[in-house]
Amino acid sequence: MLDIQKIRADRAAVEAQLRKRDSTIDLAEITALDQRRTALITMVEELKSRRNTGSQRVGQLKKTGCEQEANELIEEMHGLVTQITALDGQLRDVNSKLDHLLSLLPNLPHASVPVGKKEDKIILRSWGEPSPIDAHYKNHAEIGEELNLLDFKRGAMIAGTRFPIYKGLGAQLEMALIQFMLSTHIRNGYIPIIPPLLANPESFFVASQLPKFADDLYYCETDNLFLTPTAESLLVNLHRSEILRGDDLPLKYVAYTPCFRREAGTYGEEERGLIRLHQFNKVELFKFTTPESSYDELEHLLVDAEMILQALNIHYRVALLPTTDMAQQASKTIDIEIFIPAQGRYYEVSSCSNCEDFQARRGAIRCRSAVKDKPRFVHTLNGSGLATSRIFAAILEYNYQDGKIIIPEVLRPLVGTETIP
RNA sequence: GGAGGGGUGGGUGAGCGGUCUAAACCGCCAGUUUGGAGAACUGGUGUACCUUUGGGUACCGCGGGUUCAAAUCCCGCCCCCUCCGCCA
Repeated sequence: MLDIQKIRADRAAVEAQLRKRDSTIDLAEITALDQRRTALITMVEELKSRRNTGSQRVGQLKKTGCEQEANELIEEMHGLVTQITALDGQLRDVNSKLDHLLSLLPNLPHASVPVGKKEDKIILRSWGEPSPIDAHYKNHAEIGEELNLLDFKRGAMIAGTRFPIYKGLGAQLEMALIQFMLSTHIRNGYIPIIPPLLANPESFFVASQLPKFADDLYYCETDNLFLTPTAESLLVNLHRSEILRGDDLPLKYVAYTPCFRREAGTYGEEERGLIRLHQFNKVELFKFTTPESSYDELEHLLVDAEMILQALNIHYRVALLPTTDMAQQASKTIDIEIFIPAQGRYYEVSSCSNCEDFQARRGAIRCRSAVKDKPRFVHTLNGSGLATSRIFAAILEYNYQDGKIIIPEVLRPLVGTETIP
């Protein structure tokens, strides 16, 4: 949610910033509603002030036994009350329209974010050796089925397409990845959290998944709960409506959760196997920070995520996303991508974002450095650390030799074997 | 799911239709005092919005309603506690 005061103060500047993300954005209606809102508040509060004074008079009169005068005053005040009721109704309408329109706007992009479309992203750096392009890599889905690590057919039977089953050493490898990531992040000072996997609409509103992106979510109508598409949506609500102590910041959390995404729409052949799923596993990093430190913390978050891939010895590159490719709540997003050889392209395994005060404003998450300071909105940051399924795929495709998979060294104690089979 | 009890400011907790500003205690902040600290004493101590200084409005779990007037009465919902039922 943007600060309405900011729009009020310099509408043209805000509009120009937002149009870098979506050229159709127009703040005219919001500005008009905001002015109407202020006018209504001024009027209705004046009337309420008079009503309150009158009500007190009535009380005094009744106490002193002036029944007659009291009744006359009550009679007089009926008109006032009618006006208040009418204006309150209008105010409510204006407020809900204004809130709705505001809730659809994206965050202001950070100055360092390139303006443009998907393909305008900037590759900041890469790590490790890119795979030789001419090599004949077997697709991870084939390898997984051949070695009895993955079962797509039975997954489809039980739930549907894009719900794979991990089996035997496949399940162990997946669990080892999760375990390795969790323990690494915990060692780096992140507090582990096991959150609910379903959450109410308010929570997804704070995350800014709702109202705009409801179609991506699985929904349990009977209970009015949504399945989480990412732990970000859950963790951001951890301190909803709180005023945090400045000394406690940054607060760093890590959570492993399955993630559920409807992925409505069709996807190409190249996204077979584990690349795009309705349910996948992800270790998520989340931070609550002061406004001053959030961009430094974003860099640290990114490094924390990168360390995992370095430990697994997987080549990756880091990309700064352009304005039109970021999630609504993000001010700046940096992706980590790994190369999937059989598909011949890079895929995102982590998306690290600074949402500044966008989510904090929605969730009234504030901080106060000193007792006398006014509360300020915190900045929230999130990043995968990391999503496992594409890494699982990469491990299979890179490390498959002579019918065997060589397990990365750091995972061996957790999987309990050096090779599969 | 059923029955009963309850949700009040940072904490404990009073108030249950009308002394504007929610009592009291604890905590916290400032001052006095002290060599310094503690204790004691004095004063202060929520958030948001509107506003021309001054001030005003709203908020006692959330949302409606009744009334000139609601923390207080009525309706719906959420959450917590106790018991019963079901269940890993």
